[in-house]
Amino acid sequence: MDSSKTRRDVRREETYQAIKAAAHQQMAAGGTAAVSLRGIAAHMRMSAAAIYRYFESRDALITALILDSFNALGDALEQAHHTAQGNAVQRLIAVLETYRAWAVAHPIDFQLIYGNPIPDYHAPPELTVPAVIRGFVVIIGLIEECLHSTHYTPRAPYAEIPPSMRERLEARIQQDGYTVSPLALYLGVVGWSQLHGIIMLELFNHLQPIVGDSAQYYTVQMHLMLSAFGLTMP
Amino acid sequence: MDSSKTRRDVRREETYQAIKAAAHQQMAAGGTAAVSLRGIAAHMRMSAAAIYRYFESRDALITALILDSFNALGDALEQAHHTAQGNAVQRLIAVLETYRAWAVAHPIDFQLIYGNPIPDYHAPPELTVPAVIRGFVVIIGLIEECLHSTHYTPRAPYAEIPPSMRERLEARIQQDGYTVSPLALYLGVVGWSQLHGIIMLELFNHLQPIVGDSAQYYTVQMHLMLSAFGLTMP
DNA sequence: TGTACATCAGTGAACGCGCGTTCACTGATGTAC
DNA sequence: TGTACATCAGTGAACGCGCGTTCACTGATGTAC
Repeated sequence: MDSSKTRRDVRREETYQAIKAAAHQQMAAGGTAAVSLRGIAAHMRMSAAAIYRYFESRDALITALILDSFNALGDALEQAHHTAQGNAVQRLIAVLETYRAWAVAHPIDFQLIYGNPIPDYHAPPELTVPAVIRGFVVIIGLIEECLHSTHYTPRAPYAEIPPSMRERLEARIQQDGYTVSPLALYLGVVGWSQLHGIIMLELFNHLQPIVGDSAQYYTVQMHLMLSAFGLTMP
Repeated sequence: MDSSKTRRDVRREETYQAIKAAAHQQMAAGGTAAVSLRGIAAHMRMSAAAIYRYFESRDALITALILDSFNALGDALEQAHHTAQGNAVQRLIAVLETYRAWAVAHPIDFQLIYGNPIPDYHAPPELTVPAVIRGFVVIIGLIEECLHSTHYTPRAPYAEIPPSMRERLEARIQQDGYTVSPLALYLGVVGWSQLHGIIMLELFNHLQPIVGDSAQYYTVQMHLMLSAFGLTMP
């Protein structure tokens, strides 16, 4: 009944984390596809077989890394949400800045979430599909808040949802049990897809040759987008 | 002095293309990282060593595939440009639709251009950097044309370049010798990064669960964007 | 047109390598009395 | 606190595999006279 950890438990947890850290390091060096159990084992000065005490297989390791990434992004956004000061729009801006900052600071994790799938690895879909949503929920929640604030004045063409999409979005909200309006979800998707493009191009260095300071470019475009949505900038 | 091809030359060219096709097939099956000379050889019922008659190394093969992808995208955009009917705005729309259509029809090629780098492969940078630009030039050329047409009425906030970016863009134009105005380049980058996000999310199936028909979503968002730029829709 | 020679596409074996995974094992840590 | 036993982290060898690349070779195709 004692919840105290034995030395063994502590060490086990340490090793478990160390394996993931080593795997992450491999990815940082050679891309998300470059995970190898033998490589990790060598780096940790243990036998490759030992890793099977911690992960059932290479796939299980990768799944754990992907889930960690999802959670880290979710955590970062939620923390930004709670830390942010000011009115709803200012807080939304803070969270969206965090989104990019996190992607740039953790390119490997961002790729695990949004990049090419890893060859020969197939994620259990029941785990990752809801995980994509988690960070997203923070953002659309904040957008919803903005829409109810005094800083929102509906502005064409983003004052309403394109008719072709309305039904689908409403269904999605019902199905997933979001507590947001369809318009907030719509603006969330629009914003997400716009900003995603900037981040992806930045991550692979396609944007910098043209715009130079991509952080600034992101900030400027984000502000333009939000004011197009009808949100008054502070 | 005869420019006629011998049987040997013809067969060589066929085999050269067949190797690339087989490599492409491998990528389609297992992602861009899944190219293996032995695998290709097996698929072609030849020995792995024979491939070295055609490519100096695995890296050289991949470089050829990447260049092919760049050229294919460039060709597709240029052909769309020449085929398109109507005024400048209509033609720009046609080209931008082609951009997405090509990406969706050739996801592997699109990933070779814009996706994760391939592990252990390093592209010779002098080849790929200008190649990214080629397709882009078609688009900014058309935007320039739009700006000079009667279908353009400057519209805030896209009527002018954010001051922080102006200098950089002008330098870029000078340096690369583009024959477009800084504003066209700016709108090109903005449009590119926005649409890129949609395409990337669609390619990895992140968008469809929310918006359903992603082709339609793309079309709608593209039209909204262009009219925000001040271009009159037909 | 026929012959001698040069070219070169393709072969098959070999190299050294790293991979994921399994298995019977050892020895340190933890538990029950 | 001390002892007997159970747990389990980690080992080391082995499995069968596929990889990129090299090398000396064969034999078909092309060229020059």
